[in-house]
Amino acid sequence: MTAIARSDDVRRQNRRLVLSVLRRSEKLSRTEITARTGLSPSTVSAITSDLLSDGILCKLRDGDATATRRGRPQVALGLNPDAAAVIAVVLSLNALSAALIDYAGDVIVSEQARLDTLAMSGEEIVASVRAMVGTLVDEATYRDMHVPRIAVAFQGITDAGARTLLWSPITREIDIPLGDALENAFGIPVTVENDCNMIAVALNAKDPGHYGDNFIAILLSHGLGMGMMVRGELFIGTKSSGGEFGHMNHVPDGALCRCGRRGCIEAYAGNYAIWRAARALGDDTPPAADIADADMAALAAAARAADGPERRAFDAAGRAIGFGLGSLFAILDPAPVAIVGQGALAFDLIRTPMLEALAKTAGGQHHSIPSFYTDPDEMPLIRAGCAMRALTFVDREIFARGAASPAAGVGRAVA
Amino acid sequence: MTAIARSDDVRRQNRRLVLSVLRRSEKLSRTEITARTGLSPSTVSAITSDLLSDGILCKLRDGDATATRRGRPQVALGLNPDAAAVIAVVLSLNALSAALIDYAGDVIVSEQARLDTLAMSGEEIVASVRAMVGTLVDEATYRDMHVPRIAVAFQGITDAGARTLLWSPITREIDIPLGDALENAFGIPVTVENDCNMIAVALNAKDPGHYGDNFIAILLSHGLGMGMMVRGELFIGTKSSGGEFGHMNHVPDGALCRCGRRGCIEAYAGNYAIWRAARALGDDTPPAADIADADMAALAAAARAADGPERRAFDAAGRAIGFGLGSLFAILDPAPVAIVGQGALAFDLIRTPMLEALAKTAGGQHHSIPSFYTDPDEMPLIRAGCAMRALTFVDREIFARGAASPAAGVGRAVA
DNA sequence: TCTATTAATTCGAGGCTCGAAAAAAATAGT
DNA sequence: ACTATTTTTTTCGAGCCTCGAATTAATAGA
Repeated sequence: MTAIARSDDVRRQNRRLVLSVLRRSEKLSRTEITARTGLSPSTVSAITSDLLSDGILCKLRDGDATATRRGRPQVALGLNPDAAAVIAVVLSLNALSAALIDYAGDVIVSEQARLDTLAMSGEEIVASVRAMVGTLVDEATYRDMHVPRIAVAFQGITDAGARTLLWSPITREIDIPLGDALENAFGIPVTVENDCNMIAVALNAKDPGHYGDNFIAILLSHGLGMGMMVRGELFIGTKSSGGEFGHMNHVPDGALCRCGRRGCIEAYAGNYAIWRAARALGDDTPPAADIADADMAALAAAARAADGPERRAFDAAGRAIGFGLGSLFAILDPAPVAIVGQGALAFDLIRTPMLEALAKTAGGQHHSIPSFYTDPDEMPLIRAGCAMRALTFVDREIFARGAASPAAGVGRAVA
Repeated sequence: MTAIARSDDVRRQNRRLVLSVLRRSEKLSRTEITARTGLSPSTVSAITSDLLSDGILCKLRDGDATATRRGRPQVALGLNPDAAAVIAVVLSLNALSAALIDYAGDVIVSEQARLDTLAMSGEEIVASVRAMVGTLVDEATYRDMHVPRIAVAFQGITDAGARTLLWSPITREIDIPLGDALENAFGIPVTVENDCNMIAVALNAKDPGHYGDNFIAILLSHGLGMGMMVRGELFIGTKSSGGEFGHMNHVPDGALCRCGRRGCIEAYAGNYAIWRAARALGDDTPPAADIADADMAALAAAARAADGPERRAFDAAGRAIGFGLGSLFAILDPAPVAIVGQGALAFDLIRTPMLEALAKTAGGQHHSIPSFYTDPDEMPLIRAGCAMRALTFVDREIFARGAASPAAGVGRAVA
């Protein structure tokens, strides 16, 4: 975009740069920051001294391997844990969890609750979230920490401004104004995020070697979810959180999907779809509400043991995912794929039919087949991604702009 | 992305801004530039006087309605046609065309040639393009115009750097290094672009009201093509030119596609697919080489006249496009769609089955159905988009950076 | 204690934008 | 014909910012 640029935008941008290298590597001397950013030593000196007096950075005294060198020792700088705190909330089927996280990224306190989301009204869900967040806000107040951001992750679709839960399989209600509700209650800016997008953020932060500027994270559980990084940016559609991979069409007028339509990929590859196919219940059978992990594991074991309806069910799931990836790759080009969630435990069953289907599509035509990685445990990733999302917002949008006394409310300012 | 920012990046960015508002509206006074950019009058004065002495802008004397006002009259500034020229090349099935275009966007000379691309080797194609471009380069030299950029549009896929024609239906050869060949021959930077992306660029430039920050352009002809603007940027995949809408999967293991795979959308909605379905030739019939526009028009007339195989063929095409758009919308969210090319003449036949199919997908679920616009003539759009692409490159990457004497080779510098 | 070595800061040069004031170039009124 | 008015454009100084070079700081080894 062509936007106007002012003199001080330069400083803002370079503060961002410094904060982003520090967020990636926890502890860095000014010399190392100079090397990693490409800024001149004088500029790094100016920026870090600003950030130190704003209380955003702190000096870390460490008797490390530094002492063995000759000249003036480097002083390690790091993100000041007390500079701020964020609250990361994960709302999932029948469960709610939230954590207060300091600016360095460490969890201070976390809360969990079980709740019957399907039976609750939108207002009840909002009230539950508000109550749990309230506890954490109180905790932050007690510890004298400023909370400039809250991020909420859930399975489903948000609006363009990441403020409203438009639709989610965890509730029958639509258009729940979660962002506005929390913002009104606590006066803290809130974003509402798709869980798979947060998985992508977490993978990118954790392992940029495998999950770098371009990759796709697919969550296999009761339904399907997807988060993508495209050219270094979290991919969001033109309007909402986008990325409804599970509801791309696989078979026109095909199997009944949880969304009410027919032939979606999820209607073949979601747990409920594998279950009903393995039990030979027919494509029109309404999706089961939830299927225990142990039952899915038993299905997988049966599929591994002998050829039969179970194996064919996993075959169909693999085919659906393979054709879907093929269509996705036709638009976006192939990229590494992370298979996350409980379904990754059956990836051995899914892999071959998936690759066979993928090879039948144009996605495999002009390019090499991408790598696949699996990780069965999605909740830690969602939590970590959600926290990271909130923290990088603070880095970029709050602490990067020097003016307007960002130190207000900051714990102690290191002078 | 977090990149380093220097002091003079500010000026570069603001020069871009000034050039971009001038490119949009041909003739603007400094006061109007001030209003449209948001820059201060002093900054606009400084930037425009630089651009004038660089020969990039020129003063336009016009005895317009300006004379009726009271104070000092505004002096209209415009892009100096003589500041540079670009060459836009369109390579299509059996035809090659190219034009020399001045910096203000007007065609100076254009060349056309018919060539049997399917029968030619990659080297022969490169030689033909090189010869035609050579003529235009000579013309530019004769007119003492500097040519800082060449853009080539074709139907098919390019590599990440937009330098190589990886695959195209107009030739059997793959990996044709068109960009490097031209760059070596003339020493001018070249990009190789997908034709539908250029259609999107042209629509966006021509009518930003309808085709703004988010829209999809679909070309219906022998095959299918797509170009998209997403969040104000031309959408390109992670690696190549991306956007192979026609090769998303519609029916697993379905009809034979020109690409050799089965079940692609194109295998139902391309001209050859409609033709073979209307003639009841069966899904396995290899695609016809080319089908005359008149024959397609006759098919459409037959379909309009009576229910029969022709109408069912157009129905199937509409369904394929509808399901494909549904899958696309699942990932990107719904956006306005422009249907371009000869197939748009049969849009009345395609529209209803397309909308019915779209309504069966998740793409229509949480959002309103987007608008559709049609335009049967694609070649002028491809040419205009290609020229615009080259010109905005010059605006942004060459003339925006003040240093390195950009005026070298410029016709006359208006002092 | 002195010296070599590495880290971090300071200072002046040179860019940039902006606001206020000044200059420029017309028309309207007497 | 001449002045006042109005509108556009330029000029000038203040205030940011980055950078390179010189300077100061802090340590290990001799």
